[in-house]
Amino acid sequence: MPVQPSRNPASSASETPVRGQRADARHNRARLLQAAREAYALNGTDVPSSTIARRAGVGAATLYRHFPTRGSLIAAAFSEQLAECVAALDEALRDDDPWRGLCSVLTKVCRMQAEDRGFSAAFLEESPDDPDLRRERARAEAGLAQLVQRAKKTGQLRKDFHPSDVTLLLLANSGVVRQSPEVSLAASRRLLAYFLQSCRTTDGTPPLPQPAPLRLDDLYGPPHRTD
Amino acid sequence: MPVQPSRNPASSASETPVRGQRADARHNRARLLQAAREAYALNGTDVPSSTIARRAGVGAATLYRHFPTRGSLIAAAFSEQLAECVAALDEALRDDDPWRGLCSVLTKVCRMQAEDRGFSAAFLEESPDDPDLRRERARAEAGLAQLVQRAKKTGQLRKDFHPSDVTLLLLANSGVVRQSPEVSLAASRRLLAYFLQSCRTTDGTPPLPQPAPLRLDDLYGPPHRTD
DNA sequence: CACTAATCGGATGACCTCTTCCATTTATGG
DNA sequence: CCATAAATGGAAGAGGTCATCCGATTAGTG
Repeated sequence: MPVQPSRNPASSASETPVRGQRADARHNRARLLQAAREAYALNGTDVPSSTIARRAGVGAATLYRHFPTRGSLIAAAFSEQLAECVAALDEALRDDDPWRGLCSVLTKVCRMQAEDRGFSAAFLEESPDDPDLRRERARAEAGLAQLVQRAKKTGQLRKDFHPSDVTLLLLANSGVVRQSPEVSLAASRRLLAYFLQSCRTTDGTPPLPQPAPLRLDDLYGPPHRTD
Repeated sequence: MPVQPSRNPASSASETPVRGQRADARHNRARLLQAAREAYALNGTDVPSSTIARRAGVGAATLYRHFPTRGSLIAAAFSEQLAECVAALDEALRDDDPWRGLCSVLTKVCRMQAEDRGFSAAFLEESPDDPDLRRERARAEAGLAQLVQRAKKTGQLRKDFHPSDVTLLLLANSGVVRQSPEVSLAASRRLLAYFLQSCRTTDGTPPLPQPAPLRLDDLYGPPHRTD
């Protein structure tokens, strides 16, 4: 009898963690994911698949059998980090102090973007139509809206803050992730500090311009292209 | 006798505006530049050269004779906009109110990035070693430093503002330029408003974290790549 | 130990973009 | 209107990535 399917409840469509595979297949899969994460972290996700395979010490066919498309490899490589983000949001929602929760989740995600260039890229590239991801995004959006509303209610967050401003911050933060991790980290921290300082309630600050109509979905690829 | 060389003083190395070319060559050059600007504005600079040529109604060879490399086309297409930026800085330096000058130059450049996705990309991609551009960048850096110092002196700009924070803003702003021009513009405006609000002098604001060691040169490509 | 089916890896094909080549066309001056 | 050199456009070469195929190998089982 093969290994029991292990009832993994968090098994997303993009990740097919372990099944009744042969031991070497499982092993190679893990090596591929690790090689992908390492390569992506340095220079973003535009790394040739052949490079990933070579670094993992396997052939191209092995890579494509485990991850049929380039996108599925990227999704699998960063599913842990995505889960971390979701967890950070859940934790923030459990915090008694909504402002502290908001700060901590934004700090966490910004740091993750700055430390891992691939994560930042994956965050922006990932397939907009994966149903699992769509659901997660919708949940995150709802959670953020709730957090924002609570922080306004306690008077710590300015009243004209809009949930889309979180998306705005994440997009802006992705822009500063272009140098070495050290520089990116310093830049990201400083950007976040500027941002949070403006979001915090202050008296007599002039009103902000209209919120940009950004949804979390807008993080994903430019739906633009009018040619 | 051929047309006099016209003593164009602002003739950068990257632009070879007009010389004793044949009339049709001049014409095609102009069509190419216009096609490039239009294509780049929509979706950034990663547009196949063949597309530019087709839209300009010329063959590939014509494109490559006028602009030997992909980069030279990009540089030529955006040299006007770069000059606009320099002019905006000069004007800001002439303003009696340094804070107003700083705001106006930042507003202008952010708007240009938001309105033209290609400009934003070109701003970040452009060859880091073109001597003309290096000189311009050095000059811009000096001008900005002066403007920043003056605005601090009048007490309008917070004392721990660092000139590299301008680079930080431009990088962050480039991150929000991913949607249609309308959305980008709204997002960019809002980001700038948040940023300026934090930069403005306020009492009792906690100090910012260390400035990121960003130079204007860092706008150009990731010098990272450790593989 | 031997058998079988899953797995592997390098070669290969399809595709795309950048750039060059060359026979043909066209502008320009006399 | 003609001669000539400049300019043109499409075809073709070079290089690189994605994805697939297939003979060889190896893990797992009795």
